[in-house]
Amino acid sequence: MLEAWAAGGELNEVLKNRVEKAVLLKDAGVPLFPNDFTRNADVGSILREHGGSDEDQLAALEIGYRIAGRIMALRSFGKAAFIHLKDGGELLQVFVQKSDLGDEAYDVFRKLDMGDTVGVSGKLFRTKTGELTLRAETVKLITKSMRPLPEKYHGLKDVEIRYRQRYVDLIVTPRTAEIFRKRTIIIRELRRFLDGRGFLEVETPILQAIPGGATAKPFETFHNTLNMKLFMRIAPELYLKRLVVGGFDKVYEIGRQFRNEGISTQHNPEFTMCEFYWAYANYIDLMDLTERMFAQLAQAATGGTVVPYQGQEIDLTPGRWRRVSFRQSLEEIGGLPPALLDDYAAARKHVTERGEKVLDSDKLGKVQAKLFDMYVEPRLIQPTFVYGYPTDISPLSRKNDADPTITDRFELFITGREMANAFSELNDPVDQLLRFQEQVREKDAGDEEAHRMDYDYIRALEYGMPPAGGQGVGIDRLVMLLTDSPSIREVILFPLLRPET
RNA sequence: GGGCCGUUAACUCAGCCGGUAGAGUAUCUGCCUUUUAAGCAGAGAGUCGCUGGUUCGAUCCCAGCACGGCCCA
Repeated sequence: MLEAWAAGGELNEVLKNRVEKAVLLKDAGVPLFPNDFTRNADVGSILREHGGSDEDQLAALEIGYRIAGRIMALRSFGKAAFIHLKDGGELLQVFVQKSDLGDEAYDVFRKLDMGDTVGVSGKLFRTKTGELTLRAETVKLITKSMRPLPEKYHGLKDVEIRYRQRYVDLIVTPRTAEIFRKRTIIIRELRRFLDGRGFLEVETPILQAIPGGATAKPFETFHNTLNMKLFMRIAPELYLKRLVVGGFDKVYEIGRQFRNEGISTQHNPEFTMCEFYWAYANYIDLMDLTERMFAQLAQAATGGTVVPYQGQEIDLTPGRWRRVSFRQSLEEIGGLPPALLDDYAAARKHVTERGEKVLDSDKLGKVQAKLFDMYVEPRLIQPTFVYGYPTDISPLSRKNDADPTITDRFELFITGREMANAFSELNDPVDQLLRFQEQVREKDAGDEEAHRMDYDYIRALEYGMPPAGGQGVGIDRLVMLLTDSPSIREVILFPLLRPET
């Protein structure tokens, strides 16, 4: 099979050479993909144990190490060679000598390529230059690599290849692997944070007959045997609150959401959100909790609560976060005159003249939100809670007791981006029904993102949901912040791309 | 959806005024037993994203398309 592949005219020279070499090895009785090599150490543990050991200490070691890794560098001198093996993201140098291996084994070794995975046994020593190195007694091919790795000095620069062939990116770009390890650390710490406060992690449907809980266009799909149109969820919100009705007072879900919208440095059609609900708490409690949560995650990911982001310093230290009302933010940060904000026609004109689309069904709150997006959001670099959102763009939020035109809701902004959305939950079924009905009217008037009617959710509220605060945190954007990544695609392993041409 | 930019060897990139393409790495051959982007000598490697157009002649100019990036919506 290999021979046939090598003979086929499809391969470029480099690949052909590698395949031919593989054929030679195989014919010489060297298995290309054996699965019988056992390790007794990994590179990370060796570096931790002996990173500081001097030559005498290493010489006194009786241990013969058996390690495995991918050949990332190969400097050959004819009868000796240095290679760097990569294992678990860490590198260890290996020194291979003909006189140690024997002629036959050394000939096999010389046929190995960069990118191959090998198993090596031997003892540790330090080279002339002082580098901790394993002196190979045996070298065994474990996995033959048929494709050459990208150039070692410049690495893989082509972002398209980095995203499409993330496997290569992970091999050759240490920062990429680092970002995704941190992503896991952040999510693990988030679970620890919530679990430690008594929150219960649950899983709710991704396939939903009525996509709800957010203002967004859903993906449609279809269940064949049920002959039923289904949607990919845009938020877990309404299901999580059903669970609050059911008595799960503190509940959360970390999971993928799907929104049928454009792609940008801040949007991927599928993204990860953490939503949590906390009975007998309100949106003020959520602000306090959020400050502690983000600080703990920052600590876990970066070792501090002041994090660098694209040349700026973002201070996530609890107590230093700004809190400003939506209205105040428009006037003071956005510099917009009250006359404009309160005059629907004027505000709408202002917005449309600057290229924003406004539907006839859009109310004043929605137009104000567009003004907010234009003039306020980009300026909110340091963590800022903006609270008191208009009721007509907050159909699931509890109305403010003193001013029913606004809700007990906030959004969190950092680096000019929305990082979280939270509110005291609306638990009055009648109010909720009226809000849904209004949303349906907007949908009928052409707003594709308006919420849909969900009578079962109303029914759940009719049984009585305790007062609760609920919040959604965009995990991808949070990981961007904590890993100093400029694009969401840098923190998603396989971002959505058009098919390769 | 709009604007700008990019696409040349496996990778990173040059390529002037239009005359069918270069470098480094990688690969191959030879030499080389302490290297660190090892070194020295030599060799091979290309559908210049795709399709048209202009031209005696197009990687280069023009148009359309594809994919990607950034910005705007």
